[in-house]
Amino acid sequence: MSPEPMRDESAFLASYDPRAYDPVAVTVDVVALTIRDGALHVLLVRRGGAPYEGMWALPGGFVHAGGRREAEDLPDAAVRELAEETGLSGKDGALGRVHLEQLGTYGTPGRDPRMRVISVAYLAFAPELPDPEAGGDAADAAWVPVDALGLAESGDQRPGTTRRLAFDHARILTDGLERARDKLEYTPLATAFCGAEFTIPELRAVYEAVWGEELHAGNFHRKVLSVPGFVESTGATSDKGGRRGGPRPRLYRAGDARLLHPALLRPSREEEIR
Amino acid sequence: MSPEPMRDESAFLASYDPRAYDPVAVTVDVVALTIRDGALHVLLVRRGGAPYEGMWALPGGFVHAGGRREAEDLPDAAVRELAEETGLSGKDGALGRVHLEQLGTYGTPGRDPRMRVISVAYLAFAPELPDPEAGGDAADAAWVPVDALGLAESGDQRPGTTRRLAFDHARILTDGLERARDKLEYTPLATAFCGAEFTIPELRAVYEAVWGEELHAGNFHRKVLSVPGFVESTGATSDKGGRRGGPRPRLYRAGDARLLHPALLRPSREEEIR
DNA sequence: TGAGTTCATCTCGATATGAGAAGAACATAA
DNA sequence: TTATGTTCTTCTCATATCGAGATGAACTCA
Repeated sequence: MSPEPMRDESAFLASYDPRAYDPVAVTVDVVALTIRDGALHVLLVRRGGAPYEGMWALPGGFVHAGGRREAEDLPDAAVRELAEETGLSGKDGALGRVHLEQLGTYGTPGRDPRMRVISVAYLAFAPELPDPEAGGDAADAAWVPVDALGLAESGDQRPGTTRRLAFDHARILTDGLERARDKLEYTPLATAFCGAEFTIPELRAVYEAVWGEELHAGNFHRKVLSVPGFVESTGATSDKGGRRGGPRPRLYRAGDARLLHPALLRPSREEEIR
Repeated sequence: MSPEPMRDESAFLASYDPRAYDPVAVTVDVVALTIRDGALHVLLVRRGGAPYEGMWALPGGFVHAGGRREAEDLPDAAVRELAEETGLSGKDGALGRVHLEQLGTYGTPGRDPRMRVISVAYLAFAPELPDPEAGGDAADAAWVPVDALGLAESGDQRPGTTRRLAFDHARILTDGLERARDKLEYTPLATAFCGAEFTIPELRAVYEAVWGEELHAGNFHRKVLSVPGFVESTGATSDKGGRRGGPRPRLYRAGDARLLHPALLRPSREEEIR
């Protein structure tokens, strides 16, 4: 059950006093990922005010809970914050084709020095998007290569990293990356990083960027085509060859599968098993 | 980032006024699963007050946010609610061996008729536990067979189901069951439903209860023993044969693997793929 | 004692995987 | 234009895994 039970609903509403409750704030934070120049990038904003002023953080902010403003659902808040703080337009615009899913909720006491804050984190997969423009409370906004953030497996950032992340956002980002790596194995979400039409080598580049390791081109090709519903051929062929030569690859679009069966397991997970 | 930035932290704290913020409540709800008599059961409590008085619901309640009471972390709140509302003792007692993980957060406006409530759901896997005793706000508490709740894939309950769940708890439970089914494929968490020592047929019964289908005993046996770190032999043998005959099965305990590789894929997922 | 059940292991064909090879198509530099 | 190197795509082949069925021994219950 949810809040404490009352003898009668109208009695509760009449006696309602927000000060009687522990003050809590609910926010959304978004881990937005994309591929740029063959490398995995995350969308970050630079904080325009205290605390952590000047540091980089995940885009996010308050959920409109319904007091003064109209109540909004959590995924709507995630899209709104993404749009507000980056200048990217919402569902109908550049953010129309992004995949959005809930990542997890972070509420450890003290994670925000001001008050008790419960943050619902969302994970977004986007095809290559334009550079963001700072808006809302952000002093700056940019796509940042994930490798440049020096993230350790523990969720901490390694010493010497220039861009330190505010709050516990390094942990949230680490969790988001792990989720993304897993999702690529069992779901066709790698196609969410590509345009409407893409080639198998492009798709392979997505896997290599997210997993951080090179794949066997021949086996990858065979595998992608053998999994039912992963991709479907457009019949067309790319009008250019590879960047450094090679024949013109064929074009595909995302299929109707929601799960990859069998899965595309990544190599060298031996270390992670125990 | 989290709450709206302030120019200065002390200025913020001085000007702090809870009424200036949208009133939000944060709760935890727990989907606690176990196996009883070969069937998957979920822990439910009967509501002692409005709204949804008399209906069944997931155990849960307010997170102590830090106003009047000491601030508690979200997983601690989940364990506390589980203990309070069921009479089961906490980390050191009957709840000591349960696996607990975050399931997701539910915050759609209107999901609680009283006010805006954000509920962080947790998923618990437990070995066979004693019958719960109602406590806290609960009028009753019981392990209920999941099949008796008439859950559809949509998260709704089928008409004619006697035990209707309060709030959106049918959806939360449906999501929890789906998570449990997935987790059994890639992780050794099925052992969390067993005692410290168990037999391969017992483990198979867990998979059959959660997945709702019978497995090939021979292949299952081969598979469990071939996955590194899933189970390790105790050298001992059960002192009784099967319920309806058969030789005494050998005893095993959980191994040190965190991931099953290769995974134990469940049959007949064809329908779910698209 | 006999009938039926279950554990544990094995066999066999079908399928999936990793590693490598090869030919054709293309970009780039000489 | 030619030469060189890269890449796409399709093979091959040995190995590993999987589903389905069969078998014999061990056990419970009537």
